[in-house]
Amino acid sequence: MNPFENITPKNKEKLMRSLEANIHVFKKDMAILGTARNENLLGIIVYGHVQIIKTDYNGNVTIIEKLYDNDIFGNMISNISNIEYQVVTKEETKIILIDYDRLLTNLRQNSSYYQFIQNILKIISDKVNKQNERIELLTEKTIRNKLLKYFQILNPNNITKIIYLPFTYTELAEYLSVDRSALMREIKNLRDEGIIETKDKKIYLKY
Amino acid sequence: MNPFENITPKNKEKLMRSLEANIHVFKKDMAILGTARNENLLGIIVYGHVQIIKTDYNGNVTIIEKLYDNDIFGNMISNISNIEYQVVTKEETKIILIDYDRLLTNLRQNSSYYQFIQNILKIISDKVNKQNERIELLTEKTIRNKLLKYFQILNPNNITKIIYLPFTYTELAEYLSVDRSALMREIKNLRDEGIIETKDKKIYLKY
DNA sequence: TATCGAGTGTTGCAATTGCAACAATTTGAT
DNA sequence: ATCAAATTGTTGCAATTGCAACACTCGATA
Repeated sequence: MNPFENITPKNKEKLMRSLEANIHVFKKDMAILGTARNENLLGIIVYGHVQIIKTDYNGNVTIIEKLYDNDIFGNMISNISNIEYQVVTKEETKIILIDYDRLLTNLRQNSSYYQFIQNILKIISDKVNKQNERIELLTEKTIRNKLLKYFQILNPNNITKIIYLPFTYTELAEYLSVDRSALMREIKNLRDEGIIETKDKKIYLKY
Repeated sequence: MNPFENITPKNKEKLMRSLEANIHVFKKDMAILGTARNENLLGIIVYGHVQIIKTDYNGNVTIIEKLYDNDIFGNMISNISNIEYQVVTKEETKIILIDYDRLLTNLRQNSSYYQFIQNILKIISDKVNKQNERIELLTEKTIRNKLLKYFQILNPNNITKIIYLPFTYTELAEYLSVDRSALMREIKNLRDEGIIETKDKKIYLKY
């Protein structure tokens, strides 16, 4: 969802000015939020791709999140409460940076202001939902159960019998945190047992 | 964190009146948000214990979240975007219910209003962080790695060598989504290899 | 058109895990 | 102080999974 949903371009300009937003285009492999850590910033990705990464004291790097167009991040909003976290661009990325305190104590509100706050809240709550979904999958104990639950999530009320994977199988394995070859094997098992049929990224549920 | 942090009791009263908040005490095993689904509600738990559960079309029940004092939930805020979700009290629970649209279009703001919105945002972003933490653990492939990462999270910069488990081992196994006996076995292995020592819920890191 | 990289598909094997079952210990309520 | 319930601790065994290695397909691009 676009953080400026239901806000006209003109009002968006006005809003950005009143919030003293900074707009930057970062080249690939730049660290953002690296310096001004005492500021609380809200970042909005206009276009591009950034990763939130974490480096522990041993130097091991973990990718916490991958963010794309319209995603938001920031000390208060997402996962950068901590100095160990870094925000790094993985391609040219345009970012809007807003001082968080200013956002919440903006005195000269116009109607766009409420819409904006509402949008931000909506985006974060969507994120919570997405995360809950993934946790649901990750807590399943077998690859088979992960897959079946994943199909269920893509097809909540068992309405259609066809599922279009929004991932490559490689990405799906990463998302479910299982070995890719083990994932392929389990898909094969489901196919052999007549539980599903597959054609490229289409999956036909036979149950 | 308390959603009314930095708001005086008096201002809290005023705020609640201006937001037309409903305050209820629910008995154990009551379903909240079960009826008025077209309303977007924000719920704040004053005291008690509720679970967000999901029932699929087969009747299987999954516990999505367990919420306690000061936790918030709601259609927009957390995970109840969907009819399949239910909010059920597991003991006597006092809840504040606020109409979400009213919250975001509150025209007669006082200073508490901003503080309140800010607190809500803070609480949700803390939730996002907590979830990211758990996802980090769940994506580890072995029980050993889950444990070591968990110790790292409890002891971010390897400052102290003593960790106090905030869980029982049974709860920890559930949190990491592994079999309890397998967890105990792995802790024993770590102990046998001299990597940790344990005494009740204290764990001494020997590395 | 040739080549490269990414993704798909498959398999053997060893390691890890879940499950079941049980005993021992601790905790909390009366 | 006593009893029931919850938690901890342990083990054998079977099932599942990760890992490594390899072949194959497809699309982009030099």
